[in-house]
Amino acid sequence: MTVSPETRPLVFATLTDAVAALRQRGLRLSTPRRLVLEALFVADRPVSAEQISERLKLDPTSVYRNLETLERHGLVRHVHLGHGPGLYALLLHGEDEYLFCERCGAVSAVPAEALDAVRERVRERFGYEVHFAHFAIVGTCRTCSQEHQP
Amino acid sequence: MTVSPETRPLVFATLTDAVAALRQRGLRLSTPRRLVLEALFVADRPVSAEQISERLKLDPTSVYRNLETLERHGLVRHVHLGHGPGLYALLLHGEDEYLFCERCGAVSAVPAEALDAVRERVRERFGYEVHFAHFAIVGTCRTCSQEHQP
DNA sequence: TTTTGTGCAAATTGTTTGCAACACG
DNA sequence: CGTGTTGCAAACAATTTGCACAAAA
Repeated sequence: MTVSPETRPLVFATLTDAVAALRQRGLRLSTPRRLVLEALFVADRPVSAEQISERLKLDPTSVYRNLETLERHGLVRHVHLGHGPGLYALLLHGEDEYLFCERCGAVSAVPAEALDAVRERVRERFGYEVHFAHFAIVGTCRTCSQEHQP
Repeated sequence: MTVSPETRPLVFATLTDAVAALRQRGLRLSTPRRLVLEALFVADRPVSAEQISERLKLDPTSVYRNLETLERHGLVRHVHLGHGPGLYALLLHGEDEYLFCERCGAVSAVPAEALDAVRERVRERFGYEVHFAHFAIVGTCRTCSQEHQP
């Protein structure tokens, strides 16, 4: 079942809240901004500004500025999975944290609470209140770890 | 008690091993390379290539290349504490991992084993074999956390 | 019709590459 | 002496800034 481009219910269904939030803060919903939001919405993993600007044929500047604005207003965040550009994701469903496999490139988003026990350990041991938000937790995923065990 | 610049026992005492390792691999100990090693040795926290090149009045290119070479040969590593340039440290006393306070900028180096329990938790829960080596563990240190509690 | 946001150009930061001259071993 | 290393220039990647014009509200 194909949906006409004018409708795109999936996208607009949940972006509505985001857009409302924008408007309340005096931000406008320009075409580029809407496109950026949609691109983030349909992405299944964090994406770079350049990926967005290429796919949408938008000026990178505009993409960067939009991402920055959206981030400043709490709708978007960025992470670093490894080297390379910052990667952006929507912040609609609560704050995820990322596990990144440096061998196969797998990215697992996990809800922040899933790492509470880990954070608790670090707090006990070192007194640090950890935020895994900005940097991914880097390592090798189960599959890749096993491949190199034998 | 001041030590004459020709002696510098502290620096050369432990760098000797590193230098020996270099020689065995056919690497030379040029003046810039020795200076870079010394700069890393006396640094009390990871430093950027630019900091090194400025302080030593060396060409940044040379510093970057030396750091890369030394890293490739296991004498040096780099970390990211937050945004900004990569930061380099000697790898003489085993692999430290870093806790970085994003509020006050404090950097705590802890021996990798100190985080074994944390790694264990992540392994259990997500199957990931974590390396905190490349990205620091970012958060707020005890002091800064308490300041914002009341 | 007033801001806010856009696109283009150019600057900035961090880092890498090419190459002729240099110097460690 | 010969190859690893240097310094300089230039390229490169990621991002930011300045500014006149366009377009949301």
